[in-house]
Amino acid sequence: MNEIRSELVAVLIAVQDEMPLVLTLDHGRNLPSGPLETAHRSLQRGMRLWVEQQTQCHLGHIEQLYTFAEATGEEAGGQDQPRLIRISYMGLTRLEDAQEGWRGLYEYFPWENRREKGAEQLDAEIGRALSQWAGRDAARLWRCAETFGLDGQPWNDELVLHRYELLWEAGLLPESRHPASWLAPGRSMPSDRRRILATALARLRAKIRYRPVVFELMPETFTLWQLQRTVEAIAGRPMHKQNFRRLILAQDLVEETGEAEMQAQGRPARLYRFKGAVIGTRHLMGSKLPIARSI
Amino acid sequence: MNEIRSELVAVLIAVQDEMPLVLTLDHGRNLPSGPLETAHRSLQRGMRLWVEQQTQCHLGHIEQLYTFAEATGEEAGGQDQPRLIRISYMGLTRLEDAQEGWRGLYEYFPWENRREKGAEQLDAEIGRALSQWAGRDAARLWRCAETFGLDGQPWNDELVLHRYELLWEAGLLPESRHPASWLAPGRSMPSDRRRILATALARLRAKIRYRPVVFELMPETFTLWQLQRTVEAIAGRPMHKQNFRRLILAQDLVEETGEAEMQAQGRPARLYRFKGAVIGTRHLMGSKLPIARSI
DNA sequence: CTCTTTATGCTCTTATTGAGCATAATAGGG
DNA sequence: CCCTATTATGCTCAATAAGAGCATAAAGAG
Repeated sequence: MNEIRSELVAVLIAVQDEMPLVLTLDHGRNLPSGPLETAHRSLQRGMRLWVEQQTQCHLGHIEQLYTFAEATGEEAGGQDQPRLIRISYMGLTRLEDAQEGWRGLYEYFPWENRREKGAEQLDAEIGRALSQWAGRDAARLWRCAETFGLDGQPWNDELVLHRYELLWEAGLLPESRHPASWLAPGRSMPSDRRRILATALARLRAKIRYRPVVFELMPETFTLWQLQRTVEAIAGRPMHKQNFRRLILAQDLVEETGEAEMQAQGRPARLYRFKGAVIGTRHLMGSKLPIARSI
Repeated sequence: MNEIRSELVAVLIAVQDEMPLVLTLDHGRNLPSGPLETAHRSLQRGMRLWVEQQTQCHLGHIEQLYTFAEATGEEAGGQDQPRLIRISYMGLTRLEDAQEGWRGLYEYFPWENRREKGAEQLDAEIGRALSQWAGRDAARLWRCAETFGLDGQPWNDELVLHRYELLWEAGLLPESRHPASWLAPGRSMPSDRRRILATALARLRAKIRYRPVVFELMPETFTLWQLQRTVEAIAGRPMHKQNFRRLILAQDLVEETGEAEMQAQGRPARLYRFKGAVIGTRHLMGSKLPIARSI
C-alpha cells in the first residue's frame, strides 16, 4: 500500500448574461483546490463545506467528476513511486453579480459555443487541421467526423471530452505532447486542468437533459425565456422557443408566480418558479429538454 | 496536504445464462482490490493491466465509478486524520465457462431483477417496510414511491443506487446504521462495497442505452435473441422481441455472418456480429435500446 | 403430414418531436 | 388614438419514433 498525496479540485459553474462561467484562480490559469478532509462523513459533504467556506457561494447540485493520478515529483518517466491524486468535483451555484475570478467557460472551449455565426469558420479551421493530422487513416478520419460533426455527421454536444482529447492527440492544443504549428484557439491551463473542465462541461450537458439541475443556476423566479437562454448557454446551441415551452410546461416542473416581468419592449413575460425545490425531491424528478442529442 | 492510503477496487461484470455476474472474493463478501499504480500513464490503464494480470480476463469497456474516502484506523468518529481512498472501476468481460468467484449480481439486489413473477411479492414486502419507515412524512412517502415505483409510479431501472441508499436509510439492510427488524432479502457485503456494486449496476444500465457496450459481454457471434436476453439481464426486465430487433437492425450496429444457429427446437436463428469493433470506434457510436426508462 | 416451437416480417396505433403560423400584450411614435 | 415594432404565448400539422400485436417462415418431433 502506497503513501499518496491527495487534493480536491472544484469546478464551480454559474450562468450569467447567457454565458456559463467557471471560478478560476491565478488569472484564469488554475482551478480552486484544497486538501482532502474526510472528517466529514463523506467526500461530497467535505467538498461542499470547504467550497462554501472559501467562496461564500451556496452550492446547489454537486457531482464527483473524476479522479486523476499524476506521477509528481521526480519528473515522472518510468518512476514507480510518489504521486498525487486529484479528486475533482463539479458544483453549481447562482451568481448574484460580477465577482472576482469567474471566467467564461467558452474562453477555454470556443468550439463548444455554437450559438453564434462564428461557429462555421472555426469548424472549418479545426476541420482542416484535423484532416491534416488524420491523413489517410480511415479510423482517424471517421473519428474526427463523428466527434466534430464533420462531413455531414451530426454535432453531438455531449462529446466535449472526446473533442478535447481528440484535439490533444492531434497536437492542436498548447498542452499537447507534441504541439503542431497551428493551434486551436482558446485559453489554456497547465497540466490536466483543462481536461477536468471539459469533463465538467460534458457531465453538465448530459445531466441537464434528464435531471432538473438547470434550476440551480437560475434565480428564484424566472421567465421561460430566461430558462431557455440558460439551457442554451450550457448546451451551447439554440433551441426552438415554442417547443421549449411546451416541454417544460408539460412536465409540471414549474409553477406560475402570478407575476410578470416588464422589460423594455414587448409583451410582459410570466414569472415561474421551480416546484421541485419545495418537496426536496429534485434529485429524482426528471427534466426532459428539447435539446436533440445531435442535429 | 495529508498522507493517505489508497487502493483500486474492481467491479468486473460478465453475463452468463441470462444472469449478470460479478467477480467476488472471500465467498462473495468482498471485491477484488489492489494497490494503486501510477507508473502507467493513467489510472485506467493501470487498472486494466492489473486486472488482466490477476484474473486472466480480457477487459472490454472500463469505466471509473466513484472515489470513496473512509476514516480508517481509529474507529472513525470525529478523527481528523488517517484514511483510505478507494477508487472504484467497473470493467466488462466475457466469461468462457463457469469460473471461481463469480456470483449472480442479483443475489445482492434481488429487487432489481424484475424478469420473473416473484417481483410483485418482494415489491409488496419492501413497500410495506418502507411505508412504515416513512410514516406520515410526505417527502419520504413521495421519495419511496418514485424510487421503488410504488403507488402507480413507474419503475425506473436506472435508480439502482437511489434504491440502495433508500433501503440503507430506512434501516432495511444489514449494513444500515440502525437496522430494523425486517430486512430486505439479498446477500450483503461489509463496509460500503455493496454500495459500489450498486453504483456499477446503475452506471451499466445507464450506459447500455446509448453506447454499444453490450457487445463487450457477448461472444463474437450471437443471435438477436441472445443479444436481447443479455440486455434484459442487465436492465433487469423483459422487452418486446420484435421491437428489439427493429431497433437493433435499424441502427446498423451488427451485420449478419451468413450462418445460423441450430437449437433444439424451432426455426434456426441468424448469427450476427458487432460491426463497430472493426473500426475501433465503438466509444462513439450510439446504441439506442428499447428499454423504456420507465414503464 | 401435422403440430409445436422459435425466428422473422409487417402493420396499426399512439406518443413525441420539429417546425411554423397566428394571436396577444406591451411600448413608442405619429 | 391608431399603427408598428417587439416579445410572449397558443395552436396546428407533419415527420418520427415507440408500443403492441398479428402473420408467416423454418426447423424438429410424432
